[in-house]
Amino acid sequence: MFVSREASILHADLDAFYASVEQRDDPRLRGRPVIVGGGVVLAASYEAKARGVRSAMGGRQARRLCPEAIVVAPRMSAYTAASRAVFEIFRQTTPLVEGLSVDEAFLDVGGLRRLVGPPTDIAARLRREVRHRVGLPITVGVARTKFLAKVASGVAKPDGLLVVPPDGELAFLHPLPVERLWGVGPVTATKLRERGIRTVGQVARLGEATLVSLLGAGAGRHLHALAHNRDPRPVQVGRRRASMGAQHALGGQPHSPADLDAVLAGLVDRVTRRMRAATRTGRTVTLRLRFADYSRATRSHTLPKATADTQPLLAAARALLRAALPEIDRRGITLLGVSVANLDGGHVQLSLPFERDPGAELDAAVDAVRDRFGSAALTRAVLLGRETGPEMPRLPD
DNA sequence: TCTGGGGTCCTAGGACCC
DNA sequence: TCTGGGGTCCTAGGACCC
Repeated sequence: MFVSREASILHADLDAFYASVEQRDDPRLRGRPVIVGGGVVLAASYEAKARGVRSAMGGRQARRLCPEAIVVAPRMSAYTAASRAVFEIFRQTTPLVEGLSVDEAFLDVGGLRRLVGPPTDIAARLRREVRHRVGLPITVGVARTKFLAKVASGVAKPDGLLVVPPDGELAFLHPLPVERLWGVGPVTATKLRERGIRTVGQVARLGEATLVSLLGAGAGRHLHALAHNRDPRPVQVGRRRASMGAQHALGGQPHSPADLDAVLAGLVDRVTRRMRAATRTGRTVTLRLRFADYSRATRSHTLPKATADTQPLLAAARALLRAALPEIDRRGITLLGVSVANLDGGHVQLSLPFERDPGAELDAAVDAVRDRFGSAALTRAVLLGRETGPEMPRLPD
């Protein structure tokens, strides 16, 4: 795979996104600690973060840490609108945009040097544009790989720009704490720390076999590659979400089966509405449970055909819930969730006329799938006749 | 630190097929 | 009666991310 020798991948990440939108829209909030969300912190402004407030923290604890914080209710529609406006600027910068969430994306600006300028200038202009046109602070990391661009933006936050030049990659990366690596969370960090490993450089010196024995094959190889800054993944345009879900936290008190069924029906209704609005269908229904001790479990069922209709998905969810009732009775329940996966049947189908050479059409379809969804998405290619045509043999690839 | 709501990716075992 | 190698799909759990 071709890997650019130039740092031309941008990771753009809005700072304290929800809180920044609130500060933008209400001048009284500017320069002051702002917490979005009451029961639990959805976002905290940098003034609140400086006092130790973190997202996902309980509201009570957050107010204890920062009593003068201004707590505001979330305004999802405002955040969605701001996100759209920012992604519009991303796409005006380059067609090669891969969104990661509402507030961050990778941009590949490698081909733009002659037309527009070097990546550093593009990144600086992107930040100005977002500030002027949407009124929000955004941090951009620039590097040769996606992974390193993301690390760079994390280091540069808030409201910063950091370029990692190709000849300075390991010097930048190796002194950082392991927690900066994408994919290292509390569990992995603890395992490494127990071995006295605190920096990325120490991970790099460890050797792949050691990491694999410590963390398992997948995580070990992944971490070894990142510590040596090996990340060949290209920026992928047009990725679509693979599942949609809804969940609801329940209080500690007991819940009757009828209560739970009503909650479940509401959740399935929410999800299927969103699926229909997005014209997606799905086959696999997963029931998500959290018990009184906060341990979690999932139960899933796969339907023969993908659908966005409430009725079959609710029926499947109900059957899963019924089967789980004895366990819920025993252990207590504090959260109920439903998600639908295998969206659109888990397949991507491209319809192309094949009046010409079917083999060439198939090759074109395969390339299109690979471009949009990555080679991992490509498990099978089938050529269908216009009406009822037979399946063609599997691709050799 | 006593915890919301939305996601992603990986692993592993078992059923089933040729 | 005991037994291969290769594969897919489904289910469940776990770690991680914003």
